[in-house]
Amino acid sequence: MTQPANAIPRAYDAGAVEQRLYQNWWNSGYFAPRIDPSRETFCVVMPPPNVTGELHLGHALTASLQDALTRWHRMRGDPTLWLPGKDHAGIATQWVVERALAAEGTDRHELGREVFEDRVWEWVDRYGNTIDEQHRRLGASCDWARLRFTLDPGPARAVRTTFVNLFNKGLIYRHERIINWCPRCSTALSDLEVDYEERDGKLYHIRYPMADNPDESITVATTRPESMLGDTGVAVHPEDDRYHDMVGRSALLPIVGREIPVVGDTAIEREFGTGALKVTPGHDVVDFEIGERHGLPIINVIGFDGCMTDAAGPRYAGMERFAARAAVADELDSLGLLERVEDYHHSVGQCQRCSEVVEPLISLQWFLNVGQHTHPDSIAGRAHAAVADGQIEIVPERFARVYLNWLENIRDWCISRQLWWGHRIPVWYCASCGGHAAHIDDPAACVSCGSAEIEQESDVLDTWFSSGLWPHSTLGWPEQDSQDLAHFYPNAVLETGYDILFFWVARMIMLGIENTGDVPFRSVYLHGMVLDAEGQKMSKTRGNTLDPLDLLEQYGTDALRFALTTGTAPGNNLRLSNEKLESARNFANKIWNAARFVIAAVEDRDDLHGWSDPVAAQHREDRWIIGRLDALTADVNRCLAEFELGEAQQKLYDFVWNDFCDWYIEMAKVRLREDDGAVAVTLVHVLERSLRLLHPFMPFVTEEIWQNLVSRIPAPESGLSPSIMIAEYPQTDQMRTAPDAESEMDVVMQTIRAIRNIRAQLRIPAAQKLEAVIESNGMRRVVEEEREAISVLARIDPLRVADSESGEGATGVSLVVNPLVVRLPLTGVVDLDAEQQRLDQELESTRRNEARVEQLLANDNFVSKARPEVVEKERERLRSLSEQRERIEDIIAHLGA
RNA sequence: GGGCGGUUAGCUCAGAUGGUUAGAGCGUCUGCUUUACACGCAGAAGGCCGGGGGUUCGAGUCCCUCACCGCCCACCA
Repeated sequence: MTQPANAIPRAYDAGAVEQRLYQNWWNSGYFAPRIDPSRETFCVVMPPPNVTGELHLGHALTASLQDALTRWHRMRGDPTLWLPGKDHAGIATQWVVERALAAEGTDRHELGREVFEDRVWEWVDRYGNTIDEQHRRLGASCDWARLRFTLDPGPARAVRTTFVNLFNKGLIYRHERIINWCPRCSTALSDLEVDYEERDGKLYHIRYPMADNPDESITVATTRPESMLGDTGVAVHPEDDRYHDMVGRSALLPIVGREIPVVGDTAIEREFGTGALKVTPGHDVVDFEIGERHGLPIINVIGFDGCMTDAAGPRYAGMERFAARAAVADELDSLGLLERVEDYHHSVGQCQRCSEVVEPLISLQWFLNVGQHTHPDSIAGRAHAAVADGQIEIVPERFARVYLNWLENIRDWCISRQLWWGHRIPVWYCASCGGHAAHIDDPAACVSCGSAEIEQESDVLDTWFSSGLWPHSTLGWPEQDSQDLAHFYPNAVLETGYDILFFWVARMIMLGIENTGDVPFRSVYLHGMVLDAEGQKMSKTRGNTLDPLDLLEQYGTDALRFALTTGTAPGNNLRLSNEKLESARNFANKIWNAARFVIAAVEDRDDLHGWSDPVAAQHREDRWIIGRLDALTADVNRCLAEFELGEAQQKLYDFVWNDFCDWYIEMAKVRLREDDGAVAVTLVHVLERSLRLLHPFMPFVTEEIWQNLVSRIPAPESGLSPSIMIAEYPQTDQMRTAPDAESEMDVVMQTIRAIRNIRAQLRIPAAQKLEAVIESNGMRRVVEEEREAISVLARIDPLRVADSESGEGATGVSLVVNPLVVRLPLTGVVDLDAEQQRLDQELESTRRNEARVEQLLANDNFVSKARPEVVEKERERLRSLSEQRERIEDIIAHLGA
């Protein structure tokens, strides 16, 4: 059988249409914002994925949400920009390239800094575009012409400008301080880049003899005995009676033989261990602070390479730190000073990137002084106020408290990294005068003494320093006359996962306000993590990752997007399963087939001109579906405005599948036989509008259908957009609600359901038509007009309509759908007893309901305190239930007569 | 130690401003090649909305409390 050339295929083939449509959109320039001064702009920046990145489901989720918001605003006519970008990702990228070098048998030190940087750039040029292409396959409607990389000249200048400003204000400073050090990555880390994990370890109790009386001793507890080589004190709580007479004296540090003072410090918890703490200011953050308070010296016994230093003494120098741990414990044991060792479960800090155990070390680093949140002019203070005062709204709201709490306990941010890949800190040191200064542009000579012997700082900045500028550095800042900055800053919304609230969102707020004086965005929308079907976090080591590219090939991009964003609330984690994906794919297919039906039904008709505004569609079914459509339109717009995308999609799903496909289309089939022009117009109207409502969520299937549809029907007078992507998003300026149509349709649908139900109960074959009489009881016109629909959908033939209780058909089955009574003369199928029993049950449940409502209305409190419309609703309900009950009673009375 | 989230049908989850008889997907059971769709249609079963207390005429929804699960933060030697 041959099909016409323009026939629409039976099943939706996502793969075949997606690339073509995306290319069309791109070529048409739809992704670029259209500036309209009369409208508020909408701008969202893509969280820049790492250049080393491959698209994972987290990216797919982010992109789906951002694209939906972007498409919605674009269709509303707002000047809309979704700005894509990529992050150089210092540690991660350097790590990847270093691994490649290792495979070649070389390393970065052998190559030297410049050659190494060239190698990384080569790598970026070669593989760095992968994720852009993957975003395109997702249908991301971002403006690729504005693609930014954190190392691009613009963003780089923003980084330098920011640094220099903060440096000149004295807020960026260089200081020797204890920091988190990753011996494998060989760099300092910020507090945030350390992950704490519970591990099984040992707690060693070590006896330190007193210097002035070796018979006396003080026992300390530690999980890291190797660090004792660097001890410079012992601390106890000043009010601890056990140690009262020891404070002020000295202990003799075993192995080393150093005299170290016993000090009193309130940071000590008396209940922990022995109540005495060995103080190692060089290798522990708390100890460092205690040391500062008591003027204890700092001794570094562990080096940057994770091995013991010369200061650890000849026996241990050069020994790897964990080997030294065992060796020190052994030596202490042999000295009889290791009192006991117990199993101990505690948390250990490890490098976020490589999982190496982090070593706290004293090191000269650059810090950003963010100040205290209580200081209104400090960086932290202003970032705090922005959220506390509501200039920035966080969705869901609960994360606002998390954010504020973090800022309330924030410490200075260590921003320097001992890496080669990144923004090199723009500070130059003068070999001649010893001074240093920060510069936006590379200086030729020392600003103080004019010497040309200057050298740039070798450290680079924390990657998050540059991504923290993203909402403005991508828009032209610090250029004063940047149009983009004027139009799109502040961004409307920042959408990302809650896991980088501190890393990224908080930094953007701090630095955005610092640089521009204005918040970087009005709203923050945080999504949850994508988990596997068992609720486990996806990870490569666990082997439970799903590749979004596989999924979109298998189910279609729209289905993947729909599955990722439906049935989930903001900030909540979501489990992705094959069932969910299948359900979404089925929905796409359902839309496709509904459209095939509509298109086939209306093709070649010449009476479709009013489809975009079907005023002639006055049949109750038309008014009903159009009313539902308007209610849906209002709901979807409201949900989108509140970032409830999952709910919006749920409502769309319900409307399309249930209201439109299951009821309206099925009823339309009947009217099409009678060549009712209004039904064709309404079919087109509802389908076309539904497609537009759905487009932000399922861009491909809706565009493909829409093009198929509009090419076969007359263009409306208002003109037709060339793409659904820039067609107007449906609004509800005038709601076409139809309460009478709604209630009448309710009775009709319930009647059909009741008949279908009894047919199934009585196991009457679907093919068998039943005859029936419907007593219309005041709804004659409705029943007459819906006679064919009821007849076809409930398989009734012939269907007669009577005015009121006629007593006809008293044998058989009587269904009461108030005010209607359906009489099915099923003599022989159902006997009198069975029918009596069924009616008794009906009566019983109706009475129960009636009694409950009666009771409610008898309650004076309810009647006087509930809103009038609620009371009226209950009154109406009681009336209806009473009628229903009376009708059933009447039928029972005449039963068998 | 502090904070947050979850607890709703067999499973996974929705339930805006408190208001009928609490919803969906998947699964289960019964029927259907009804020419848009078997990625489908029709029908059905299945819930003291974690326990307890409170506010209210009315609570899945608001307050208190307990339990279990999960997450985040913190300088738990």
